[in-house]
Amino acid sequence: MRSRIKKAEILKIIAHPVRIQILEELEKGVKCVSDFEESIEASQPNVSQHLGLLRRCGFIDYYMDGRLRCYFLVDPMVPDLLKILRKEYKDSLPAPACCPVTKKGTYPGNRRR
Amino acid sequence: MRSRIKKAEILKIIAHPVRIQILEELEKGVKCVSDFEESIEASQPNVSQHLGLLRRCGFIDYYMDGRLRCYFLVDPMVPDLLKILRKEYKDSLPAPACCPVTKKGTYPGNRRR
DNA sequence: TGCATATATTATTATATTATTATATAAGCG
DNA sequence: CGCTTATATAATAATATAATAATATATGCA
Repeated sequence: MRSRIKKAEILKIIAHPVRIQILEELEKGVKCVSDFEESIEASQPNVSQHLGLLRRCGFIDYYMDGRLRCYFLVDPMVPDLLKILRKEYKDSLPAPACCPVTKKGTYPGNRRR
Repeated sequence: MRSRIKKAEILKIIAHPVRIQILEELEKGVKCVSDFEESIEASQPNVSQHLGLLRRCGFIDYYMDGRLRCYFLVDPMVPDLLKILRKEYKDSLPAPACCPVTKKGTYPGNRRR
C-alpha cells in the first residue's frame, strides 16, 4: 500500500509539460537525447535535467549506443497515467444522493456537536 | 485533445498528500470540512486552502448544509487517477527489443546526420 | 592523441508552492 | 441583535521547483 506522500511524489515528478512530452514520446519507443532536442522546446541542459530526474525516480532508464544515450520507459504505471490524461470525460460525476437540501438520503460524515 | 500544459496542471493540483487524502475521502462520499479536520493532519485554514484550490480547479464542489460546507467529487478523472495510484505493479515494462548493442531490431529515433 | 559530438552537472537566479498566523465572513441560535 | 460555530481569506515566511548559463565528462573518430 503506497503512502499518500509517495503517491503525491509520483504525480509531482510527472506533472511537468516537458516531462510529460518525454514520457509520451518514450511510450512510442526508444529515443536518444538528440531526438528529444528536435521535438521538445527546451534547451539541451534542461532536457537533460528532466531526463535525469525521471531516471533517478525510476520512471525511465537508458542504454548506451556509442555516444548516444538511448532512453526507454521502465515504470508500467506511466502509460496508465498518460492514458487517463488523454481520455475525454463527457460528464461530471453524479451529484451525491444525500443532499440535505432535498432531505433525501443521509449525510455520511461523523460530525461533532 | 488536452495540451501537455493542461495535463501537467491536472497532475500538479492533485500531487499533494493532503489533497490526495481529501480526494480519497470524497471518493467514499460527501464530507464537510470538520470531517476532514478529524482525519487530516493539517490545520483548519490549511485544509480550507486545499479545498479551495481543488474547487477552483473544478475537481470538487460543495453544497451548503446550514453552516456546513459539504464537499463532493465532481471530476470523473479523479477516481481513475486514484485507482492507478493504488495499483501495485509487479514488473517493469519490457526492455526495448531494438538494442543496438545486440544489433537486433532497429533504433527508431530520427537522428540527424 | 586530439578534436568534435553527445550529454550531464553545477551554480545561480527567478518563480511557485506550502504552511502558518492572524483575521474575516457567514449562518444559525438564543 | 449579539454570540458561537464553521469555514474562508490574506499576509507572510519558508521551502521547493524551474530555467538559464557556464562548464564538465565521455565517447568515437581522424
